[in-house]
Amino acid sequence: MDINIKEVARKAGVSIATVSRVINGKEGYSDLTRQKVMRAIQDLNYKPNALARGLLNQKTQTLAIIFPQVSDMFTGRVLRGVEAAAHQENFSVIVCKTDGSHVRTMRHLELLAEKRVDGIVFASEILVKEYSDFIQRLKIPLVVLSGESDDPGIPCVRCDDQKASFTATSYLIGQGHTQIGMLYGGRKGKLDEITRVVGYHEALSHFHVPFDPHKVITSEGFGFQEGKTGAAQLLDRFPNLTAIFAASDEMAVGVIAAAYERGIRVPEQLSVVGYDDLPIAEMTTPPLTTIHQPLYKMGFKAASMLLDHIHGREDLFSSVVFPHTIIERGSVSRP
Amino acid sequence: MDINIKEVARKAGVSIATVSRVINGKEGYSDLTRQKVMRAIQDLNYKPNALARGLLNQKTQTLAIIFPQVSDMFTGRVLRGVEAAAHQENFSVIVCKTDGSHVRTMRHLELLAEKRVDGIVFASEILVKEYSDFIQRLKIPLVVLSGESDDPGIPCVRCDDQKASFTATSYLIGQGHTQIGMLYGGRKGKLDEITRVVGYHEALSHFHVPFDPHKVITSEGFGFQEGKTGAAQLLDRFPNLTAIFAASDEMAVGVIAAAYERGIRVPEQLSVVGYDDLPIAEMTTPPLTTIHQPLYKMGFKAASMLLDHIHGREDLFSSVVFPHTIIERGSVSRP
DNA sequence: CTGAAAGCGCTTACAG
DNA sequence: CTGAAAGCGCTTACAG
Repeated sequence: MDINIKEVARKAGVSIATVSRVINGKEGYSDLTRQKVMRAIQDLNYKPNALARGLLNQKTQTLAIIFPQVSDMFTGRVLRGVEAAAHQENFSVIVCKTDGSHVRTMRHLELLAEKRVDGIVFASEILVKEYSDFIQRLKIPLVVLSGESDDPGIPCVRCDDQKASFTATSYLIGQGHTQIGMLYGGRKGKLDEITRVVGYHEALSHFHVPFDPHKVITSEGFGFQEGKTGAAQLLDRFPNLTAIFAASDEMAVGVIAAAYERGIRVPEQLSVVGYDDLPIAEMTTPPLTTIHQPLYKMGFKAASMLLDHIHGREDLFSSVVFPHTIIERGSVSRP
Repeated sequence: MDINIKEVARKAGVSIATVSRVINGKEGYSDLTRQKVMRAIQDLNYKPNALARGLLNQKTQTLAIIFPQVSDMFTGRVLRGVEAAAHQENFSVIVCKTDGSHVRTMRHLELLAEKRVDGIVFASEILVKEYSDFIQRLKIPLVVLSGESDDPGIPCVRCDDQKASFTATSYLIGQGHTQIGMLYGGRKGKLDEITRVVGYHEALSHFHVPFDPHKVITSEGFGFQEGKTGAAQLLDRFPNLTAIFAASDEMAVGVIAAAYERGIRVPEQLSVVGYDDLPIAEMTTPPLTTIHQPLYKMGFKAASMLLDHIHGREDLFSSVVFPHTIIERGSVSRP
């Protein structure tokens, strides 16, 4: 990694300014010159130094994505979308995992600031004021993905959780269910502040099915274990339950496991609806009926918004809400 | 992002050299000076520019990981390990997805070269000569993870696939199985060139169980669908099969799904052993008995090797082989 | 304990 | 069509 533009210039018998012009496809040299330069670059295996270049034009061609310890599968999809959009324009993407820790988040932010990344996707964690203030003081473009933000002025890419929950619950009711439990796994709070629970509640009300807060169980995370434990509780408390709506696919898989352990057949005796439509949703037996969140597209969109802004193609302030759909597979039947 | 070391120096009433010393914790300034500088940094919200710094000392504090379109879960674990090791030393990690495409791989390599990353983890794809040549001409430290390399001189982190397959197959034989099928999903080739198949074969021979090449099915990928399709073929061809060893957990889940569709009960009528020990292995019904590959640790180790080399703590040439273990869960019973 | 100056590898007016 | 020179924001001998 030792040869630089000077050596290329010497070898080609031109000035470094000319080499630079050729590399960047600018105007102002003869065809012969171009050929000489190109050959020298080839011969020396020269790669322009992005650091030097970045220092000049204050651009790094780099995006960062920040996320907590989320489900691998969830993260994976979003990351793919971000990477795809970035790669299309020859941007690199730096990944930062925070484990939900404040300290780690700030440390990452500090590092990204020093590295002068061109944009940040903040994914599926709560964007507290300290973070957004930090980022905005640095004037780094920011998009929040699928998380909650304390600041409505920050552009955001997400699904309408409330509507999606409404859809899932209504679907179950449409199949004839009235004894429907719900499992949720995010930050604790009053039930009427959790959008997914609100959507569930609304659907029940809309169809005149009584709402029982005890049929909603919230736990720390969205994982398999939480789903399994939650379902066990629900099933013990309400033996006549015929359906459970889980707020993530992993939780839904946990429900299936809990049912299996109790000898309860899915879907004959218990219907299950998940949320996310991750790869596992197709792998369970029976395959999972679930709410599809277009995670790849959302990641792609978030990165595109950043890129559009960086290249001055578009301003960055509007949020975008992606439509959800319900994917019918095999985990729901009539009660 | 407009304030630089000069402004800090002016504000603190010192030279930029002194500011630099304070920032980098070098010697040579009074306590009073230090305080003045620190205050100026605070007040101005100054963040040193890593590009300028990198340009000087030829270091970017950045690692890259390159992988193809692999299973999300597989990738996720490795990535976590790499990220954890990197973050510990304040390194960032750039992710590059190649989709297994040669063009994309070269484009990524080109970008990484220009960005002057300090090291590269090449994960779970075949490192063809063109790639390794490219990287070595650039003198970027390289570690191959869990992939095959055409060049034995390149440091590598992996599991002993052959032994692991031997373990899995022996385990099944130990449980009393003799009719054992195998599913594999990597690059095509003669059976005796695929290490996992060789391990399977060895175990059979070792216990005097006849080997039938028709009981081994290889397909393009390691995914759920390939497992399901492969298992269907196997089950149709050999109705008296009592066990299947799948070369990935996703394939094993596919086996369970295929069995379920045919009304074959797992493990009562068919035992299944997987490979990887991904999160899904715990989520299936029944939970999957599988070979545990310490993917997180492997990712961590690969990054650590790079870091040790970068910091001159250790040379980079030895490969490391991680031990595998078999995790007994519920998908195997006696025939 | 501190500062002036060179230099890392580029790009970009400016002058010709 | 081409080159000399300034400058991006730092670090690091060197001199005091």
